[in-house]
Amino acid sequence: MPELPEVETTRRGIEPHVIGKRVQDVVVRQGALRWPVPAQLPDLLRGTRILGTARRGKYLLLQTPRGHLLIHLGMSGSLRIVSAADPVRKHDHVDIRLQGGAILRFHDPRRFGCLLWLTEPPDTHPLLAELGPEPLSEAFDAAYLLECASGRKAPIKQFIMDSHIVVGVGNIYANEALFAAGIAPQRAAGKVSAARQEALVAEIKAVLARAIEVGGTTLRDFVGGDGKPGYFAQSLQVYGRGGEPCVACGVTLKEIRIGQRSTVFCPKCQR
DNA sequence: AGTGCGGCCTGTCCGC
DNA sequence: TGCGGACAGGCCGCAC
Repeated sequence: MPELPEVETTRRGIEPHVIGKRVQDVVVRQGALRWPVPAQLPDLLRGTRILGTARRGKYLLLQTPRGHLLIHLGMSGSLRIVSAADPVRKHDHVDIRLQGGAILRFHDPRRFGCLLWLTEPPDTHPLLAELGPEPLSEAFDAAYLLECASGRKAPIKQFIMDSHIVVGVGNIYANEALFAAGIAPQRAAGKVSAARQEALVAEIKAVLARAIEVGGTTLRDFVGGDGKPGYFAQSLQVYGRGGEPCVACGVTLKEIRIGQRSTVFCPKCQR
């Protein structure tokens, strides 16, 4: 499940290998992703040069003079640099072959990811235009969250996972940040005190920044490695620990479902 | 406008 | 041991 830190780690991992490179060819083995891979994608990319990479939320962008390739890794996607000698495995859906022999390979067993071609400025594309601020930017602060949350009845956990409010807070980090901020996940967003919202903003930033740092240490794995995500390396306080004791107080962690998502919290530490 | 939920997929795990 | 079924999950897009 690539969350924002893993997407950023992926971006940093592939960038030095793709920047300035010309696309030799594109091979689409399986185009039925969340949305169909544009049939013209090989023609659109062939011969063009990749100018750079960018990330918006969990979306990756490859910039070219002709347009942008928008990539989402969905739940099970990965993007790695391989060589022509690397055998094609099951679920290796798209290869972008670059000048010099390197291949940018998109792998996604569940096919919740996507590759789309944008000719308009990315910020104006429907998938990106309505997104909230980046969690690690200054635009995401306590005053902003407080204003957004005012009067909202949705559970705070669902609220911070809403990409229109803030991007990149997936289920794992929502659980972790709420625990760290001492907020019960089912509490209505509008009923979380200003002080706790401030703590929540700080914890979201902290947990994401820490995971990106950890991801950075696994960057070498992006070339020829297995592409294992770095963020699993970080110890999780609540996620996946339902029924086990709270690391802070020892009370049994509760597991419930909020918005069809598994939610773990400490009934004593989180109010 | 805000909220709730169905659907897309396949690997993994559980119980029989 | 093999097999079917439940489950996991990001996020769009629709219905209310």
